[in-house]
Amino acid sequence: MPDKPYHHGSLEQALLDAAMEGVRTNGIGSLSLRELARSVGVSPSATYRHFPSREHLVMRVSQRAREALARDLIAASGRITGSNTKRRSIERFEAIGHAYVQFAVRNPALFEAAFSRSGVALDQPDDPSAWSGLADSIDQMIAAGAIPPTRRKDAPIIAWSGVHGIATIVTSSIWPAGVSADQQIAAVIAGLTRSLQ
Amino acid sequence: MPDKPYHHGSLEQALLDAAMEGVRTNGIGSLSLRELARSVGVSPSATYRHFPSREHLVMRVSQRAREALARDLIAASGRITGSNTKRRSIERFEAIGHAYVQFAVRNPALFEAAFSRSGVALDQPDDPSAWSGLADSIDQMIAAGAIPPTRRKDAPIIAWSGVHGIATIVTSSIWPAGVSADQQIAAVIAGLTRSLQ
DNA sequence: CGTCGATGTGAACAGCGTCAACATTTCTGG
DNA sequence: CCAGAAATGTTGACGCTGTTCACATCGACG
Repeated sequence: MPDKPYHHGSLEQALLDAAMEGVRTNGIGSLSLRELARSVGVSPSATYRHFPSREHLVMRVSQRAREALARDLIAASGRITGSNTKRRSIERFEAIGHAYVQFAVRNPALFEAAFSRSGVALDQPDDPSAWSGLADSIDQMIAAGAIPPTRRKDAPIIAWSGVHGIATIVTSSIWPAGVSADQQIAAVIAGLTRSLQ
Repeated sequence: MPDKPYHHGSLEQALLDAAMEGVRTNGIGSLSLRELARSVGVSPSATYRHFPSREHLVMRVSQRAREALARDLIAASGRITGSNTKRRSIERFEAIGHAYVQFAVRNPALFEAAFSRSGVALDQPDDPSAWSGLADSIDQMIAAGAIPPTRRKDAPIIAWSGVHGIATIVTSSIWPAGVSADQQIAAVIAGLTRSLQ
């Protein structure tokens, strides 16, 4: 029965886990260091042994949210299997797009955190390999002849902008609550593949 | 010389003005009711005669930011004059898109505020007429034969998603600071008109 | 075994949003 | 015109927050 050892052992991860859950349910704005510390059974100032400030912790959560999003995209891409036909390459591209928007719809607060503006920079930048799934998907469309090779340069930012835009709009304050967005999402993604043709 | 009358006269507007300026320069997160009250020379609790809570004030600022954005779009649209040729209708459409992104780049904090998620609803909804400029522009493209009429239904959300996406991405935390985004912005907007063809 | 760095604690500070009780001004009906 | 009601502002307080500083405790290593 170790009744609360003086040292936690893995405070940093515990704080990040609790912060992820807090952001997911309460939003990024109402994330309190003290409440976080309380929830993992540690004094408020202990958090400062692992994060220089609240904002740094928030940025770590933001980074984690982006990683979670990237995992969803990779999973969606991997779900389309078989030889790389024209049709399948497009299906994969659109599956990635739908996964992107679905992540935002299912975890709006996490999605907002993932891209929120901030004044602090992270020590360690994002893993770029996580985002290569989109580029791969575009390459496969080109290889299968679904879109012309001339699109290679601009296709990533075009695709990303489209899905990011609809995702942000649908989860923002201006979207009337309770109104389904499925049709608009589908229209935007269909428009994207058309735009690359 | 009326040395500080007991009643301010137009506290609500003064607070909103100060809040707009505060958000513009310091971001939406660090907007303090007390500091606002101080800056207009009034006690902190006086703000509660005009706004039920800080969040309501923030939402009013958000609404104002959307209005400012809408004004920019209308101005950009009005800058393209002359008879409605194919070419001019496309120019107008793209001018609106560029104005949208430019607003975000020039006022990133205001743009973020305009669409930030929130738990409170406004008493008075947005003026929808302000947003009709985009719909008008699309109608003009159809009238001029620049795009087929079949696009009418989905074109607004497609266009909006595209510009909103690139605007959000370019002004978010993941965009490397100091890196110019002009090429990507242009590519996205060009892709949009292509997507509607 | 002793010491040193890493990690956690406790108390304190200023600032914050919010509220209740009270003061002052303006509006309005008899 | 004047009294009372409604609107608007102030004062003081509450609990909460992020952050810091001095101190305590632990694990590891010479």
